[in-house]
Amino acid sequence: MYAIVDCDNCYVSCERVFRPDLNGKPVVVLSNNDGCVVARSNEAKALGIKAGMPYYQLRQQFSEEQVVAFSSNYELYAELTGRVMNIVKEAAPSFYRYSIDEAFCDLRGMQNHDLQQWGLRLRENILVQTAMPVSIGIAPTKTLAKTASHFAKKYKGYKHCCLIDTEEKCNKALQLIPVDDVWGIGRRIGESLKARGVMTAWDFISLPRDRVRRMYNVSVERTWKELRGEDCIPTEQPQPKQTICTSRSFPNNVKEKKDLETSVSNFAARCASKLRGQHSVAEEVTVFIDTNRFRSDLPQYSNAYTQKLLTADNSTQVIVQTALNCLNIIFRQGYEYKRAGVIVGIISSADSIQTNLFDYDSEQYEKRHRLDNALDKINRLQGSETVVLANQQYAKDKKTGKAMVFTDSIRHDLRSPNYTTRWSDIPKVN
DNA sequence: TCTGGGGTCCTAGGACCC
DNA sequence: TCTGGGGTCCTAGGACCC
Repeated sequence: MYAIVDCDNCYVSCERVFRPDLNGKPVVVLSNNDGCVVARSNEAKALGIKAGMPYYQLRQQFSEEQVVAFSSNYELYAELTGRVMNIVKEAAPSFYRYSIDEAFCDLRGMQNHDLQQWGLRLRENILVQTAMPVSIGIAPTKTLAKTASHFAKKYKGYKHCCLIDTEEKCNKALQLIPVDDVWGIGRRIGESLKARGVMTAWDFISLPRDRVRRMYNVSVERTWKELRGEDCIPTEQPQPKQTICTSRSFPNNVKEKKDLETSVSNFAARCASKLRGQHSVAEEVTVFIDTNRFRSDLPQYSNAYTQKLLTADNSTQVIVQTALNCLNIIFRQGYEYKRAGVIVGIISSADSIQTNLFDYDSEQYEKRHRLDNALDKINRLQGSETVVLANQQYAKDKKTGKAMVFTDSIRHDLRSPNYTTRWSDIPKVN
């Protein structure tokens, strides 16, 4: 059996941990730059607020209906979900973190346990120790466990823990869940199935297997098998990433090449740092830039360029320099840019670098490596972006006169304090 | 005026090989 | 008038996930 443990409305719940006055009230969390709604409390969902809706279109409604909005605060969410995950890890024989707010547990060896009780106790423990509400689905396959968690969230009677352990319960669940709510069936295939009259998961598994395979692909076929109780999605231990991307939308349109260079330098430096974080090197660097696709009144341009490195690398200097070369090739004057990003690819372990016959200078390589290590250490101990390359800094902040760094350049007017990680953030209480 | 940021896997088609 | 048959590798695009 597998269990999926999933934080309810994760980001909203994180905000509520330190704002219990907001329990029972409509709350949303916004994307970077306070752009779109990315998380909603149940009360916000009930008001018809959809995920992905732009904030500026909702302002009026929010003030009328007293919806509380937060800018996203990933430092806080990472910290709180980490605490939840530690408790899950202790409670299960084997544990695999699937995303920021979800973990799968393999319950092999717990045949003699009352799994319903196990789940209810785990939820209670997490709630008491972290104030984070979770839902738990338990079933013979991961897809069925996801289905169970759908019911655990939806119906109060389950008390946030739903166990599917008999054929009867399974059939009932499959008959009740709409096919496009099944894990692995997205919008496109959901629409296509519904157009064929396949409305529920039960309808879906009633289709012949080879027909599913022919109409779609092996992934959809695997979902079909999983829903019929065949365990076929392997539990992967987290692998090093094959591509690493850092990209942002800008709060305002960017026209000047110099400003774009600053941003791209920051994205590239982030990518290099993420590479070092997973002990990897990359062989290629891609830069992309886009104008604002919503502004049909402005000329549109988007482009990307990929440059290969002669020797795989993870040094900030090398990745930044390569990214700036790429930007130089695709940049066109006269457009208003809204988004840019850097992707590093062809990733391998930093332990076994294939050196290059022509340009490889081991002394320089070592020097850069030592410098990066030193910077990483300072930034780890003193806070990220304590020391950066000169060309990573934005112009001075008009109010404070201080040079702005990457994290300052994103709008987050409604950000909550980093209660758990920065003392200076915590509001004074009388 | 204001619309997010990451990832993975699969497949079809083209280029190339003999 | 007639013009083969088998592979592999790479890439772009589309689907999915959170």
